[in-house]
Amino acid sequence: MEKEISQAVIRRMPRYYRYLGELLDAGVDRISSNELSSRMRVTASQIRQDLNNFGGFGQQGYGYNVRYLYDEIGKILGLDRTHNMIVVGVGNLGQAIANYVKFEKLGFCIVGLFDIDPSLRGKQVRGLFVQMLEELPAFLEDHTVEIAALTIPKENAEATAKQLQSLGIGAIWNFAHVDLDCVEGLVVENVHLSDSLMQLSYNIANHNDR
Amino acid sequence: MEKEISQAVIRRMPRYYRYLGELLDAGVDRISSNELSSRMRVTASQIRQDLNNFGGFGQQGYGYNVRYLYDEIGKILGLDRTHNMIVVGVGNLGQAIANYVKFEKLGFCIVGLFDIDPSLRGKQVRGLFVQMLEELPAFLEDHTVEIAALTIPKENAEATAKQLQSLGIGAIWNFAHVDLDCVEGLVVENVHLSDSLMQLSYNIANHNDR
DNA sequence: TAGATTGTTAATCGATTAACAATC
DNA sequence: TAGATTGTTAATCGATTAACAATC
Repeated sequence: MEKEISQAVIRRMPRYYRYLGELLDAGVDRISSNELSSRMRVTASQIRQDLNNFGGFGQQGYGYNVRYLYDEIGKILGLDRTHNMIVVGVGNLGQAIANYVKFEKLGFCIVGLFDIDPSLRGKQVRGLFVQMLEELPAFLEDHTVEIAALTIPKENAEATAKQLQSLGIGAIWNFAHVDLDCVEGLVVENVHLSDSLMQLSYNIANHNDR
Repeated sequence: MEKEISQAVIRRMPRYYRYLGELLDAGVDRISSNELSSRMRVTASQIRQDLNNFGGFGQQGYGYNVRYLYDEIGKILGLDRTHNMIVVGVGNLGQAIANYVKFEKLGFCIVGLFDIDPSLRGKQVRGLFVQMLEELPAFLEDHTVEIAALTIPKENAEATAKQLQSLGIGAIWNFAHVDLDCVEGLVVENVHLSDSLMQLSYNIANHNDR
């Protein structure tokens, strides 16, 4: 790929995708960067800049075809194919993720649930039985898994991440309250809920929205 | 307040807080920006710049006292006091949040659970009974609530947010898959899980970690 | 005091916005 | 063709990094 695209841009792509999806549902079939900009409260310049990192999806004098742009952004984000995912750590949060239908619609397919707590063995969540983490290697012999949602306490997170990586799972959706950046070569996306809550708390005290 | 502090800085504060907490647990009682920088993989310059937005917490020739800095950042983030929170939408995610002990430790105290689904009425989660959203006004007569965690489908999110605001709840921790920026004066922190997953998906395909 | 390390100013880098020529 | 709106270059703004004087 020619030029590395910044995470600032990538972070905005799902938002474009969402707004375009809504336009699609509303039956709108074309939109200018200007109108999209006023709906999304970003500048039209930014929209055009962002999109042009990936290609010219619009047409002068016309704007953007909503369906086409929606699909193209979907492709950019890898939503044109299925991603198998397992949940490691079947506590409350792990179960919530396993039950979240939305992800499935986007192509993120939960194919297994794993934990180390023997008392969870055989528990069923949304049609899947909880398996022991030690069964994962066998499981991977006849399942392809791309992503592991890591919903375990921080104490075991790093060791578990390394273990998952050694089994060939290269991407971690990390809910544990630690950074996993010490694990080389792993693609990690952090969701630090308590960080988010603290940021909210700061903004309450200082009355700043973004 | 003299100068508005950017959200880029605010977003990093919880991370500092976390690393300092770990140092504290490890019995370290002082640290230089330089050593912290190599642990956290950010520049020492950035650490000093970030902290100096809020005041001079260090001492030349010595560095930072871990305990002191930890406490000060805690104050900045509003962790020196309790924040009452309700959960609106007691599905899987709402229940997971209600059960998450960590938040309590940080001073975010869940005092009520609300939903509009009558079949959930009386259901008990972590010692709290689910109440109907229409009971909220009465509930607020003898409870102070600062934050609402909004874990409901996107269709009702905006209307519900407005309703909460009219009842005096000024801060929303928003898990619904819409932006609530149309609601003026509300402090909103978004946790868009599917956005996060899409970003992960992009980074898998393009093998970039951050 | 000498050494270490901060707080802070200045320099650089990157991201956002503005402007406009290209073109549908 | 004239009008609209993109793609893209240039200008601005803000955030990060480097440097160093202040000072413990």
